[in-house]
Amino acid sequence: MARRPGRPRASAGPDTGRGTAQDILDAAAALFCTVGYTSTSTYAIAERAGVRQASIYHHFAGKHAILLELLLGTVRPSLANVDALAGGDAPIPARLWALCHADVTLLCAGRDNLGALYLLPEVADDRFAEFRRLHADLRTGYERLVAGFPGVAPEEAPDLAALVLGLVESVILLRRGEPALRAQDVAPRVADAVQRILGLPHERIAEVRAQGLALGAGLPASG
Amino acid sequence: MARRPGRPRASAGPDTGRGTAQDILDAAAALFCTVGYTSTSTYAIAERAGVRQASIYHHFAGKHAILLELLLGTVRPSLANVDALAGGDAPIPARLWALCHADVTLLCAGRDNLGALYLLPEVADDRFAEFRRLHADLRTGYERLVAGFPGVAPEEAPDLAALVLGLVESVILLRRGEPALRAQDVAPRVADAVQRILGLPHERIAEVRAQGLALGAGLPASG
DNA sequence: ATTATCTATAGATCTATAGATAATGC
DNA sequence: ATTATCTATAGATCTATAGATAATGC
Repeated sequence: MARRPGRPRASAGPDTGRGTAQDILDAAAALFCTVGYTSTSTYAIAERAGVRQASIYHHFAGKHAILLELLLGTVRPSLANVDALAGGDAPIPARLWALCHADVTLLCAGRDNLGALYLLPEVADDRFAEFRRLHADLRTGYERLVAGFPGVAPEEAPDLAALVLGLVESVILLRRGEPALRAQDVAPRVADAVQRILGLPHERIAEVRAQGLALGAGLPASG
Repeated sequence: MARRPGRPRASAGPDTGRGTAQDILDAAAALFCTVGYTSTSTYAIAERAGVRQASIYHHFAGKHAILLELLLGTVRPSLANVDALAGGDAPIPARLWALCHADVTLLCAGRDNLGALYLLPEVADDRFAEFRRLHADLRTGYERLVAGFPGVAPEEAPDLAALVLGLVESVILLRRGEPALRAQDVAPRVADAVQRILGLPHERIAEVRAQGLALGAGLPASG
């Protein structure tokens, strides 16, 4: 394993082999999710990443660039699922079931509760506008499916879609209170609850769930 | 109107008549909800409250004491509703409907989105443990009602209660994205959705809603 | 005398930049 | 020569305290 150019790190610590930029992202993720953005100093990030504070600026334009990259990393996989489920001839309820299940699974995945980044008040800052745009696209994806749901009146669709997305994202707070939360437990439950909110009769839930699970197997994040 | 003792304020500004401590709480509420806790300086709070930065410390032990008081002020009215609905002989679905409706109404009330304080990562700090205890009591109140809901299996109750509370609290994010959100629009919708999640048949919703509204009229926050 | 405010500031941060240093690559 | 790191630090905060000041109350 040939070493890369550049002065060696001062602190020992085992090489993660993932590169310094990734080490910094990992360190910042853990801290931003638990302590918050402003409360996390660049010094703390660097210490956890195994480099000196100033070395961060060789890889990122500033603290904000780290948070932006983390935020984009959470919303992009969700949007890929929305796109994958936009086409096809599967019935709407099954597609919505699959989308909710996939998003909850994403929110439960990974070492850190990255969804919690979305709750940070600093995300309202202009520097994170790109993330907010993508998140609005995600909302639109949910609205389209809800509007096409059998029995949903067009004028009710936006409000119901907001409830649906709210239920999905409530998993973020659930996981904050229960770090060991498992996707396999909570994802089907949330996806089922969404169907009930939209008025799907009980006797049809099992059918939609089976279709949704089949659809989910073909999604980018699971393939 | 006899003035109170003490040196007059340096900045002009109209007297709110609510007292300086309340002025500070109001100013901090607006800033903590939008900008966050750590990002809000005591200087910014003081400026908005119409006093000098150091004057804050005459009324509060520190910045943390301001946030704690605001947090307690949000959870106490909710707990009062839980207590009021714990007794009585009304059916469980109606009581749960009333509780959800009342909590969503509280989350929509007031000039600031105070519920957003609950999302701040700093709330995990030891200094805010009392708030977290009270919030856990609120969760227990929901769990009791969900466990008694007809058709809910005992082993499912905790997970379902988590979904229910998640749906109610998702109103915080809803309001963040839509500041003009009105309780009269969203509260009945959320309360209805909770009933559907717990499996109440469609044809019985109107009945439960009527009972729930009647119960809600007797709650502390609305009386 | 008591109270509520003010001015001034110590001490502790924290971010980002400047410039040196120690590797690899040619 | 290029790259990635380091050390050192300027400049900008921000919190909380010390002590002065200007009211009311007795």
